[in-house]
Amino acid sequence: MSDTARTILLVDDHAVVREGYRSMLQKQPGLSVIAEASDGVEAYRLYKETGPDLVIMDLSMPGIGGIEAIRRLRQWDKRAKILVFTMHQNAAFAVQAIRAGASGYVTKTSPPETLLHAVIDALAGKIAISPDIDHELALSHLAGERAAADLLTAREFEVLRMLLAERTTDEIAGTLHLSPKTVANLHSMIKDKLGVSSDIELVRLALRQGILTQIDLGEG
Amino acid sequence: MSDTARTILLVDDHAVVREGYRSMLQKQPGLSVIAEASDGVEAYRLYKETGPDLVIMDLSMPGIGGIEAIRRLRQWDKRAKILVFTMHQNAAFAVQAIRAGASGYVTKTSPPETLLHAVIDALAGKIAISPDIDHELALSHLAGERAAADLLTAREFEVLRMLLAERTTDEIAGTLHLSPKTVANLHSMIKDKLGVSSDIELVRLALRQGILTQIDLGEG
DNA sequence: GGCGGTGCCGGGAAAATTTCACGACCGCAC
DNA sequence: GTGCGGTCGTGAAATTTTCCCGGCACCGCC
Repeated sequence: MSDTARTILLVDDHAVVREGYRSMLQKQPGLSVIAEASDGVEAYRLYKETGPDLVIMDLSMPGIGGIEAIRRLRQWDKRAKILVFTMHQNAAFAVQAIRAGASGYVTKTSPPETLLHAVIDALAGKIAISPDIDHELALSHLAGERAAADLLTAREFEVLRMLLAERTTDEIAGTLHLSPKTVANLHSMIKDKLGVSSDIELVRLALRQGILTQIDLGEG
Repeated sequence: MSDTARTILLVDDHAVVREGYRSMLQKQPGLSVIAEASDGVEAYRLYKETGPDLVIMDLSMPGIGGIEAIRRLRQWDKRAKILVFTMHQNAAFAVQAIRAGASGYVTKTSPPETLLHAVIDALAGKIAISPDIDHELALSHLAGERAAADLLTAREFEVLRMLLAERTTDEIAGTLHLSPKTVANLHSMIKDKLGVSSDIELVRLALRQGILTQIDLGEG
């Protein structure tokens, strides 16, 4: 194992960030970056092509997001090791990523040592969570803010996503073949269950929990 | 000018990104990174200390944001050259940055050549805008989506910010010493002027325009 | 000074929405 | 079968939102 370097696939839509990884990783002996992808689809293709020992992946990317990309990679190779390295200092994202099959979750604000440590841990089969996210996780538990997805029924969650993404109550009713009245009732029930009183709080909660990402906002 | 390298100050809260800049810039002869800062305050201190020829600055940072940091730097040194390099592919941010005194605006998704080109342009005193933002600017004009700040009166804008940040109509009325009725009327007028019909759309618009940043969302 | 335009503040009533209580259906577990 | 939870819809009350109004102050202009 000392003669053959461990191979790494970088996935990030920002060229400068990939350059940063590369620069940091090549200082470490025994690691070799063999490929780079800038979105989920390319990552999937290059993974199949190169079969790296580890994938370092960002979450926010155009097209299919990082979470979905993790899911697909793990579906194709059950033993794929994927380390999430992202700017989102958000426990909800970390939980989603780990559930999808990530081997670790490190924020970009972390010092280089933390990343290198996480890379080594991940390669050794361990789960690596950066300290700030550990802290976040503890906090969100203490605050009693349960994940919306756990609290709501499937139907309610679907309506919630549509409320956030789509437009009026009537349009949602049409799409879901429901009475506008029922959609309004669901809307009310959702706010009740999530403990918010206004739509503005609802959107903020959704953003915190990663149900709505700021990337979705562009096309209104 | 060929014997003395042009000096650069890097400002970004992500260590890996600074590493990426450094790696990319050192390939270019005649450029020298002399300092790095991870937030606005540190950037200000280091600028005064080192007096670089150019600052490369991210926008989203803890503490004082990038826009405010630009403003302060320019206040201290009217001729400071500041190149914004950010993930936000958002025309509104670009406009704010340029107004604050930035010499250019490049997105992190841009290829390395674009960054280098922008650096050279900025050092030469030119304004550099990356093509995707140019496109965004054109689009937002075509779509007729005017900046909220221009459309609203001072009072309306204040209420808008409070609606986004604060809580109920009554609380805002208390803080501003207004009748709840007036706040409700303002709220209605704001939505009318901005051309949205629901609070959810309002929040989305605010996020697009950078009135509310996702960083503000943490503490609810 | 007189006169329009605009922003600011709030009232009142109509209109729309939200909330609440209720009933019914369905699938599922016990 | 019975109970339970999720789903869907209705209607009526309560609240909020919207619309229209008048009053006030300020400003530029003739």
